[in-house]
Amino acid sequence: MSLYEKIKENIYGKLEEAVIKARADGTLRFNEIPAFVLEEPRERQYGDLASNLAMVLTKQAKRSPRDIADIIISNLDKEGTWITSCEIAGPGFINFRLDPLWLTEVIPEVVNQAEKYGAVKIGQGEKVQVEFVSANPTGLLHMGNARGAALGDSLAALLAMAGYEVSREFYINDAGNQIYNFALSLEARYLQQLGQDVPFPEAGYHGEDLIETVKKIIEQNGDKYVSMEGELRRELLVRYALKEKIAAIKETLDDFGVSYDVWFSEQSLHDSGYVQETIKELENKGYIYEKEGALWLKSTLFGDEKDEVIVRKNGVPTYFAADIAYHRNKFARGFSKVINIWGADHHGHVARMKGAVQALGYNPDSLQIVLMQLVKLIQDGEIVRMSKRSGQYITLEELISEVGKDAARFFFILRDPDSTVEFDLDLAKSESADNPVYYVQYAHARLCSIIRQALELGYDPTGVPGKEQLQLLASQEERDLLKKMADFPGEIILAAKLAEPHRIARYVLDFAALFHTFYNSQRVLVDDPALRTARLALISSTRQVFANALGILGVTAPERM
RNA sequence: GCGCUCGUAGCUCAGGGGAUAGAGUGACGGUUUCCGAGGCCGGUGGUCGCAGGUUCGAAUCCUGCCGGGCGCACCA
Repeated sequence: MSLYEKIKENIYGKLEEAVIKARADGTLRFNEIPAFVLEEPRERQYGDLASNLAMVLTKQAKRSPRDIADIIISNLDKEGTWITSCEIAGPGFINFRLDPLWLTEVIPEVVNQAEKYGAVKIGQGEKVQVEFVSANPTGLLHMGNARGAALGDSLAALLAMAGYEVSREFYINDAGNQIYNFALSLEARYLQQLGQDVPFPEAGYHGEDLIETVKKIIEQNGDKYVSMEGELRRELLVRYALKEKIAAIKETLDDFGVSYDVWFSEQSLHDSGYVQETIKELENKGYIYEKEGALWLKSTLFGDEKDEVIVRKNGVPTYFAADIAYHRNKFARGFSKVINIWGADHHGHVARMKGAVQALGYNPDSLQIVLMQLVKLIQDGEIVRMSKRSGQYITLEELISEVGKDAARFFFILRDPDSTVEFDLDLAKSESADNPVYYVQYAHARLCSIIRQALELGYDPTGVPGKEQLQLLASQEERDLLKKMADFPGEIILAAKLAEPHRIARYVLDFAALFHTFYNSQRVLVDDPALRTARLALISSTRQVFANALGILGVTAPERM
């Protein structure tokens, strides 16, 4: 538990003790302590911490909140709490002021824990899987995939920081109709390249990249597939193309700073009989029935709007069947929590997927689906129209070479997934403080610059100063910075609990603002050795927290810019 | 039509049932010989889509309506 958590927890406990004590001597009546909060008030004038305990007790105690607050305060044991004063304010809040010296204790904590500072244990080693991107291997990654990649990867990093054992997984949709169409398209392109006048399939993949793939095949294997029987030809072509496409996706994600623990093939579920086995299990449980020649899952039993087809009339299992098998497999592998990141265009599938998990006998809440809205690209102040049909869309590769991985990742993570974002390409590219990613990276570079100068002047920026020296960090700017640093572990806990990495991006922005404010008001490399030592420790710690937070976001913390 | 989701400052967005709803940006005014000017400080800017309800207290929870996005295949 972090320093700040401990302080809050301690005071929270003392508040509970205070009301129990008051009840014991008859000054306060209540049955049980209702849920109450102890939190930082928005306004600094209300002190460091505030509690609504008196207000939530009004109903049971049948007294005015201010009276109750008065009783609580007179029964409060402030020993060892850092509390210097309590006052009743507004409708009945109890506001506490803390001895600001507690803040300086955060510095030794950061220095000692270094890159582990912020790591918390709420996950307790629980196995969590995050599945994200899982783009069709028939083409290139687009902006939606980019958002999913940034979000999924930092969510995974966040959960790891919170003490979960995290596995990142990419589900390869290498089976089904789309692959069949992919094969037909490849076949057509292949024959066309070799001079045959064959029509292009209606539902085919029109991307230029397909022609490139086919050219490579011809380069390596010539026209040997022409004379083959169609099915075999398509299989060989598709096998080659899939390998190439998946390798390309892997490489692009790698450039984006994303790497997976597992690449899971949908086809493997069919090949191993796992899909059939899963259908059988559902059948045994009585959740399957036949209608119009197809097999249906009674998904309405579990909150779906309508039952779903699981095996088509032609005997081929649907995508949904494979997906159920896949999720069964996830839980069979021992993940107690499974998180999927999906585009909002799939939100209609959430209920049925959760229903399927329940039908399999697992708690549907152990599957969490994070939906993310679409990305609108803005260039020159206008929306860039994107459509796959016209072939006019920006790929992740292009995005990385345009604005860089750091800016792209930061922009995506900054927003709540559930809001449509406007991605301003010009802003993301700009190298100014208007650009949030530069603003935070610049802070880190500036910190490194000060540390470099300190070293050149022969000062040691790594030491942990003693209490007397740390007490010199008493300005408002220093305290604000220390406070934010002390908040970091708590931010990790909250963000991890809510599965919201954008909170960390917000945190980094706020932290950068506080650092720049400090920097502009006070010098670090001053003549007074005690103050200088204390401030060097402050900025070393600040740098460390930046590095740790940016690490979760997958954004580099540069030493120079 | 049914379902999901979003609606907060001119713009882009934060906001864990709490006190006077915040940040960035734009526009305006001021300031800057200084560890990185790739600045800094300041005031301005709001019927939190609308109407009810729950609550001591609602941007937040519930219901209805309006508006945007998305979904409603034996596609994935």
